Amino acid sequence: MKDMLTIFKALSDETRLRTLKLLEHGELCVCDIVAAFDMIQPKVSFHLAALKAAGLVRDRKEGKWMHYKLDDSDLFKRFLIMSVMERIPEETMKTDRERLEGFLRNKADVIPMAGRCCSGKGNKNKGGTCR
Amino acid sequence: MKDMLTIFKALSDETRLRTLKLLEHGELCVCDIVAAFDMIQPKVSFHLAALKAAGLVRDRKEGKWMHYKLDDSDLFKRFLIMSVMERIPEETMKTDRERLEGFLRNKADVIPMAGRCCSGKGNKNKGGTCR
DNA sequence: ATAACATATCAATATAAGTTGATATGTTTG
DNA sequence: CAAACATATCAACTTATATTGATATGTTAT
Repeated sequence: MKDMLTIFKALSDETRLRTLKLLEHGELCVCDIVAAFDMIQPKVSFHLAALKAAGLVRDRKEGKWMHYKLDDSDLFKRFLIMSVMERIPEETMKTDRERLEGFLRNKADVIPMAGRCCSGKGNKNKGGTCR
Repeated sequence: MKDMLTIFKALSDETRLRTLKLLEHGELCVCDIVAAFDMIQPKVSFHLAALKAAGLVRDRKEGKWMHYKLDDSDLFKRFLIMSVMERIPEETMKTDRERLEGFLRNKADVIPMAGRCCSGKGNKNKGGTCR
């Protein structure tokens, strides 16, 4: 019962539902989500922690980046995540996706070798110290 | 998205999950639930209102009684309710079921014609004014 | 009509969850 | 090793939700 409550609580916040939807096409690091939502980083980390506690996402550390992806490793979670994907129209995510694409493109510019790279809010790392 | 949030919020409270489980075998009136959970009535009404707002229960007025039953009228709700049923062990509900049975038996004693009848908390209507 | 009753609703309060700025931790780069 | 960085965590604060006692509304029984 406690597990179920944790899962439903995790799902009862709009930021977290949108985070799941944002992760639909693959894993992202915290800074990607920060950029996509134009939110401050502690807020994003807080919501990711809730999703992780519920077992709805998994994280993976790679250098200084923490990557998050969906975890639909059982039928219950799979159905829930599927429902969320289906019930949030891509339309709703338009601006988020655009900010994300812009951010990722800039990353790729600065480090053409495809690596993942981030900066704080506002995408100010045109200097390109980041690799 | 808003609908989904309302549903998940409704499901992210233990009292409400237990209420759904209590309704598994058929409809009950507010006073039944009050007796089963040994809770004060405004609290039960508050949680029922949340479940109703989410469309997870339907209500039916009959005289002074308000009856609530599960509403699994679409696939999404059906799966959610099924999951709740499956994931709350009957063991967890033992005391609640016993209090409910005791309360219903007493009702039937006072009014043998099976009707539904209630009293306030503590089941003090042995006088039998209720019908 | 009056009394007993079932339920809803309200205002007050208590508790929980979300948000923010500041700071700490560990990582990579130069 | 120092600087820049990504993320986590904390304490203070804000907002949302739950709980309670009191009361209102409508129903049935006498």
